[in-house]
Amino acid sequence: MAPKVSQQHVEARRKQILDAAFACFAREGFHQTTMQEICREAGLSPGAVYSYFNSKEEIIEASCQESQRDLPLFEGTADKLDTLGVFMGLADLSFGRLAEAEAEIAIPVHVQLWSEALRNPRIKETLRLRGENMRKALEGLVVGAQQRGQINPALSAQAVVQVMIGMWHGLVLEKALDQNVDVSSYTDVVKALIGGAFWQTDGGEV
Amino acid sequence: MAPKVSQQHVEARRKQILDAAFACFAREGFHQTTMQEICREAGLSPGAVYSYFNSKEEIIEASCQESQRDLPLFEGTADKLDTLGVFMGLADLSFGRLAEAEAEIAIPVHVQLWSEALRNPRIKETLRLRGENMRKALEGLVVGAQQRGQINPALSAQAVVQVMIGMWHGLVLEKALDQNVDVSSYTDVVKALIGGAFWQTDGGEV
Amino acid sequence: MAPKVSQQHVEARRKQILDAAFACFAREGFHQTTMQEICREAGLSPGAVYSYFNSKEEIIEASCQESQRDLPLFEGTADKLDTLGVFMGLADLSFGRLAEAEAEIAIPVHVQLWSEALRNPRIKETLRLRGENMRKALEGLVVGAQQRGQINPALSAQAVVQVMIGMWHGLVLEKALDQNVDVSSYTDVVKALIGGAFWQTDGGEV
Amino acid sequence: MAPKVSQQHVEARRKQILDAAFACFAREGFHQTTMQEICREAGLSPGAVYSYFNSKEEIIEASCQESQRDLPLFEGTADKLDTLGVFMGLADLSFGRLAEAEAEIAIPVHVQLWSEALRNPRIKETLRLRGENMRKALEGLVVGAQQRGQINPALSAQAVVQVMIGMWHGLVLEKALDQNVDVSSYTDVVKALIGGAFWQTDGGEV
DNA sequence: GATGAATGAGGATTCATTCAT
DNA sequence: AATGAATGAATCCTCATTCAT
Repeated sequence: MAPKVSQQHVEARRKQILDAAFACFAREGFHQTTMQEICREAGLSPGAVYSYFNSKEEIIEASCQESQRDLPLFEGTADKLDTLGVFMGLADLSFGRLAEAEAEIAIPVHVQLWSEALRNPRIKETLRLRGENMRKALEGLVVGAQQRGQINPALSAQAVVQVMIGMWHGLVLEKALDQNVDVSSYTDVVKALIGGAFWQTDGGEV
Repeated sequence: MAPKVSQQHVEARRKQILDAAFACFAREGFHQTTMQEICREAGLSPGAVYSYFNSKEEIIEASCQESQRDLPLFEGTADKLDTLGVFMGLADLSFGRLAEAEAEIAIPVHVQLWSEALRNPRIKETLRLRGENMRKALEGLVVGAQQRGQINPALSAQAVVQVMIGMWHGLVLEKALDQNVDVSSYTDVVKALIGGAFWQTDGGEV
Repeated sequence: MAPKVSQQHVEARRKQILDAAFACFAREGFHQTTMQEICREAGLSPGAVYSYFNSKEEIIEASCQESQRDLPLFEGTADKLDTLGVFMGLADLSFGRLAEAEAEIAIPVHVQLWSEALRNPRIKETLRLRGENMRKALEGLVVGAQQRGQINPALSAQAVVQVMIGMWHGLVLEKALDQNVDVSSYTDVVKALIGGAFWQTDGGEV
Repeated sequence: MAPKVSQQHVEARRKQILDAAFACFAREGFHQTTMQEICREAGLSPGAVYSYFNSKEEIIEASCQESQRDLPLFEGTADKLDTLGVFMGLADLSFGRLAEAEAEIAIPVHVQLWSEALRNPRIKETLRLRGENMRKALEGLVVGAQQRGQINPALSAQAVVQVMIGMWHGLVLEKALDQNVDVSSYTDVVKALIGGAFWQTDGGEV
């Protein structure tokens, strides 16, 4: 099948360009990065790049969708009874990601996408969609836990999820601004908060 | 004294320019905003603007320091014994800020500064300094609480503070991307987490 | 009046740019002329040029309107009884124009505008409007002459005017392609045709 | 014989390309038409097109020669005695052409060639040659008529021909800019002018 | 012969910054 | 001190042309 080869080729080239763009974006930022730089990094001419993407804007938008492949791990966990255990696992897993090597590029790009989303509705939407699955899955967990009387039912499940994601974004940001942030300590605190071991139950006058 | 008047004049003009820049930045973003737009918004000529700031970069940097006047409120709280109460008050206060009208401009600018900080060491430093006082004050509170056995001493005080600020930043971001975020529900969850009322103590098999 | 000065300045600059553009267009054609060349010819920087015209396209369009100041001479001639005399005068006058020095630039630009008009509705419209006055005035003359029985009333007045303008355009074109065209001989023939002295009335077996 | 077949093949391909180019040129103009568009229209790859023409310029030039097959009709007419009748016939014939369907493509291309000729000596020459035969034939007719005392001998035969061609070009242009031009009315006027029936011989005070 | 991906010089346009008035 | 016209380097993008397959 002729188109198959072409299709693969197109995908390969697009990936090649996006990888190059990612590297540049992480290094220089979207707006400081010139197309020439992306071309150089990708080892392609401007003409070649422009036959796979119609504009720099489109490359930025594609960069946004790139980090899509996140957490299909939530599948089927909503009915788990050991909610706390699930949360702990998730915390370890997702926060652990930030310590991985590839995160060094993904994180700064991610932070910049927040800025872009403020002006570019397409990016905002992509970002929203990206989080939607995770949000939905978490909300299922929370609601289940509330029904089982595990989590305080007075709290808005949506807000609970927002806070969780907030803690995640907070760490992403802190890691972006300071590579040396101690992810595992941060994770410990998050787990302690969630698990209720933050305050000493037998402690002082709390 | 001539210089005195001039000094006031200079300050007034700088504020005029920064206010205009803020408005533009919030509306369009740093990089979409042209100097012409800032000039128009400020009602000044480019020449005039450039006699108060040496570059657009400098205006962005100054925008960063602008939001400085944050939290002198922590002063003298470090020794308070009712740590939990202090935290709760802080949460109400700082999160409440985000619901205020002026936040509508400050929030998007803030989010953009995160991006800028990735490339501009001066902004990164300013941002760091900005948080430093708060961080120090909070750390004092946490350490004190740990010494009094209120907060789990196994946790890194620094990490505890990071998580707290993380939750704050997470909300800032969420508010930036979605004006309709329910700040008070979010605050409730944060307070519940901190206060230990997140998980039902008498609840299920947690 | 401050704006007055500015207004004059703007007009002067626009003329300066249009003159430069004209020269370039006549020499190189619209599409072979680069903005850089126009800038060089005008002695201005690209930025300056772009503060008076929004695009190259706009300069081309303005070039089209430039040659507007054509023949207000028709005013009040429509009622003249000596129609033939009027036509002869017009022929001398308008064809004579083509022999003038400034026509050397105007003619090639004009020919190119015909091509542009095929793709650019704005130029087509401007070109149409440009001819409208002349056409109207001529049509008045023709109709008057037909009513007086001077011109064959079986002919479409509109078509008569079209043929007249056609002869004019034909000469413009021929002059564009060959500077050495003998305008006055051409004029003689046109006058002979119009005046009926083309065919020998006493001649052969015509 | 291989070369023979090849020869035919080459001609077929060239025609295929020129037809495609014509269609594009008529639709978009020389400079708005990209080679890609010509390739698409021709159903060929760029590489294929470039093996039949060395450049876009060459295709434009070839387009110019394409409309060559014009007026072999003049052959042997120069000695005809009924000059007026011949002219009338020519007018009907040539102007009639403009009403034909294929003229819809040929006319706009023709008008554009006038512009191209201003810059491209090869096109100018081709255009000149194209008209040369016709001019020569017409000039023969005119000179003959002058010798027989049919046409005013005081007129330059060359100029007479120029005016005739001018009227033709004028109509071509008018048709290019306005499809709805009434060709037959125009033709009537031209014939009336030539035939002397323009001005009423018994009319007013002319 | 044909393909079409790749090339890369070149062009239109922008915008931070300057400086004569 | 203020103006705002002018600057011009830098940027995004196009498209005629080539060449490995």
